[in-house]
Amino acid sequence: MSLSLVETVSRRIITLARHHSSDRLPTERDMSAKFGVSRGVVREAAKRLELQGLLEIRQGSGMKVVDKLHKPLSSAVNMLVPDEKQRLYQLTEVRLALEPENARLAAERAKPSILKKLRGAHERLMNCRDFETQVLADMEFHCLIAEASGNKIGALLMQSLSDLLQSSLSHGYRLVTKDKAVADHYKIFMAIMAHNGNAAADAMRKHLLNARNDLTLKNRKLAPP
Amino acid sequence: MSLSLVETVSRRIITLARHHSSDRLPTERDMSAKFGVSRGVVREAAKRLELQGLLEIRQGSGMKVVDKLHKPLSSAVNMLVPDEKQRLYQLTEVRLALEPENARLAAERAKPSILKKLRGAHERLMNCRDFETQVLADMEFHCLIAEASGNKIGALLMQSLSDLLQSSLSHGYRLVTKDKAVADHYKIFMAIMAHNGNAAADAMRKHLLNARNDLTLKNRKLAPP
DNA sequence: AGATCCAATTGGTCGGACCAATTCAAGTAT
DNA sequence: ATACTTGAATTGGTCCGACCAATTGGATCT
Repeated sequence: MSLSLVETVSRRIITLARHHSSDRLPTERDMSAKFGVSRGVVREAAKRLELQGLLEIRQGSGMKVVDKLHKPLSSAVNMLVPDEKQRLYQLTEVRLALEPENARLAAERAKPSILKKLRGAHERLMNCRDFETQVLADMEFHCLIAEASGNKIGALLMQSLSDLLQSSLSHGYRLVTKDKAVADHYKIFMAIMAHNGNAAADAMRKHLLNARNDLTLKNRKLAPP
Repeated sequence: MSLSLVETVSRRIITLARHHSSDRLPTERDMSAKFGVSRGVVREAAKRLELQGLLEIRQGSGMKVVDKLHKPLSSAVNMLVPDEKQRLYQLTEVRLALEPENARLAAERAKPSILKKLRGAHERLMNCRDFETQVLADMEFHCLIAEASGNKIGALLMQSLSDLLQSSLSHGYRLVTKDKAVADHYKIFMAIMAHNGNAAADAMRKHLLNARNDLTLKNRKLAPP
C-alpha cells in the first residue's frame, strides 16, 4: 500500500515547515522543482495542509506555516449544525461537560507561567472597554484553562469551541454580561490558584449555567430550543 | 468578498450530493462540463470535500457520498498527539468529561428506537466471540449513547474518539476486559432505561475509570504517563 | 517622510495529454 | 450453466505550459 504522490509531498512540506527558519514557505513553483513533481501536485498537497489548519495560503503572497489544528473541527461543527441558535445551545452543553473537568485538571496541574497568562487574560477582561476585546479576553481565559489542564486534545477542542463561539458573538449573540463573566472568572481563577479541583469545577459549571440561562440575540432573551 | 471558484464548486457538489438519487457522484469530467470549469477545479473541490469527510474518492472507481464529519478531528488529534500511549491517556480524560454527560442526557432524552439499538449493541457485546466484533460493539454502544443525548456536536466528538480508540485497539492496546465492559455497560444501560440521569452518569464515570486503570499493551499493564 | 504607481512575483484556473487503478463485458474453460 | 480470465473502456492521478487575478516591494513623485 504505497502513498500517493500528493500524500508524500504533503509530508515533505510538513518536514520543510518544521525546519524552515521563517514561517514563510517556498513557492509552489520552487517546491515543484525541488520535489521533482508537477505544480498541481504541490498545490494539492498544500491545499490539504491548509484544510488541516497547518498552512495559510494567499494568492499573490504565498504560504505561511500556522498551528491551527482545531480549524477542521470548527468547520465540521458548522456543517453539522448550520442553525446558529441550535449550535450555541449544543456548544454550551458540550462546554458543560468539558470545561468543569478542564478547570479541575488545571487546578491540579497548572504551572506558574500559565497561571500568569491566566491572570493577564482575567485582567484584560476586567479592564476592557469594547466588546471585541471582551470576547477575546473571555475566550482566551477559557482556552488557557484548557491548556493548563495539560490535556492537548481537550485544549484543541476548546480552541475550536472558542472559534465557534466568537463567530456567533460577532453575529449578535450574547452569553453573559461582562460583569457576571468577570465575577465568575474570578471565582474560577481563585479556585485554580488554590489548587482546589472541586471548587474550580463547580465554579466553571455555575459560570456555564449562567451563560446558558442568559443567552440573548440582539437584546432579546432566547427560549431553549 | 467573493468566493473562489473552488469554494463555489464545492458547494455545488454538496447540493448535487444531497439531491442525487444514488450515493455515486458524476465523474470529474462530467462535473467539469456541467459546471463550466476546468477539471482541476472540480478535482480540488472534491478533494476538499474528501478531507472534510463528505466524500470518498477512488482512482478508477469514482466518488461516493459519505457522512463522516468526524474524520477531520480524528486526523487532527493524530497529528497533535502522535504518541499512541499519550493519546490514549488524553482520550480517556476527555471521555471522562464527555461521556458521563452523554449518559445523563441520554437518560433524559433517549427515544425508544435508539434504546432498541442500544440494547442490540449491548447484546452483540455480550455474545461476541472475536476481539474485532467486541471492539465494534463496545464503541457502537458508546456512540449510540452520544447519539441518544440529542447533542449532535457531542455525537460527532464521540465518533471521532471512537475511531481513534479503535485504531489503538487494533495496535495491541486494551482498555478493559470484555467481562468488565459487559457488566459496566449493563449498569449504564439500565440507568438510561430507568431515565435516571445521575445513575447513568455515575455508571459511565466508573466504567471509564476502570478503562483508565486497566490500560494494557500486549498483556502489559501500563503506568500513567 | 509619506503617498502613489507599476512591474515582478505568487497563487488560481485552463485545457490537453498521458499514466495508474477499477470495472465490466466478452471470451474461454469446466 | 457456471466460474474464471482477459482486455478495453472508464475513472481518477499527474504533468505541462499558458494565461488570469491578487499581493508585494522598489522606484518615483510630492
